[in-house]
Amino acid sequence: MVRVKTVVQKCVTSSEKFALPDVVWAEELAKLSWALAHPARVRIVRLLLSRTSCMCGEIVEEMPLAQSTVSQHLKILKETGLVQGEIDGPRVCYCINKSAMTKLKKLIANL
Amino acid sequence: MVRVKTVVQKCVTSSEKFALPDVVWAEELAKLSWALAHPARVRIVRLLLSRTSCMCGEIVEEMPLAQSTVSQHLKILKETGLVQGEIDGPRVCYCINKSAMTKLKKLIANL
DNA sequence: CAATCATATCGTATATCGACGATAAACAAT
DNA sequence: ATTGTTTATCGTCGATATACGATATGATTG
Repeated sequence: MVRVKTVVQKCVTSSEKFALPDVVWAEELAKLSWALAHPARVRIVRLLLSRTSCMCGEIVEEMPLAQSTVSQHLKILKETGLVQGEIDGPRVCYCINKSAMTKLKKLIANL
Repeated sequence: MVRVKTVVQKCVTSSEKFALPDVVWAEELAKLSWALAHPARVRIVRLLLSRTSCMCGEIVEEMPLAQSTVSQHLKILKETGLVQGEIDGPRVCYCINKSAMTKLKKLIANL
């Protein structure tokens, strides 16, 4: 089932880069890409990037979607690590996870 | 249904950039991201990037998937424009569409 | 023309997505 | 405690993704 042929990539372009098996690498990028594979999630990410933080309710207001739907998208973004949510009283304050964002950008840039 | 609030973005960072409505922008990135939202497709793209071109059969050999499944992934990559296929006798020679690739990288980098 | 090779498409099964309304859960305030 | 506010979760439904084997298509070769 698992590819035996899989070997460490010789993709040493300059500095650190990835000494990860091709398959793992692909899965990581696929996961992060998938987080952005829906327009609503892209817009949420952009919205969060335009502010330092954002209450969940504000996000819902900006989107032409039901609150429950937005909540689901946020859940996905949290699961992939792109977004963090911090409970603040009865609300939740969402913000971008910068390191995950950086990772995504690197993975794409190094494609 | 469609967001009326949508307005042209003032995202003039340097050169051309996008004078596209937020929604359209999000859809473009979502589409391209979706193309990479599966490990098999990421690996296909990486494989094609590591060579200047690649016969379909070679791709199938590298993947732990049935030929028909690989063909479907290639179809998706073609539809999103990331990959081009050129018929070469009885085979098909696939290669990366550099401009689409550049576009994806820009969209991500400008996130 | 027949046979072969490479690739695409079809048909099908299963799983997951994406949307919604309804409801639950957590907290604040009265 | 009750009420109201905010967010998450549940249940459901239709649509789509993903995988495969079987079959069709298209080109080359004998």
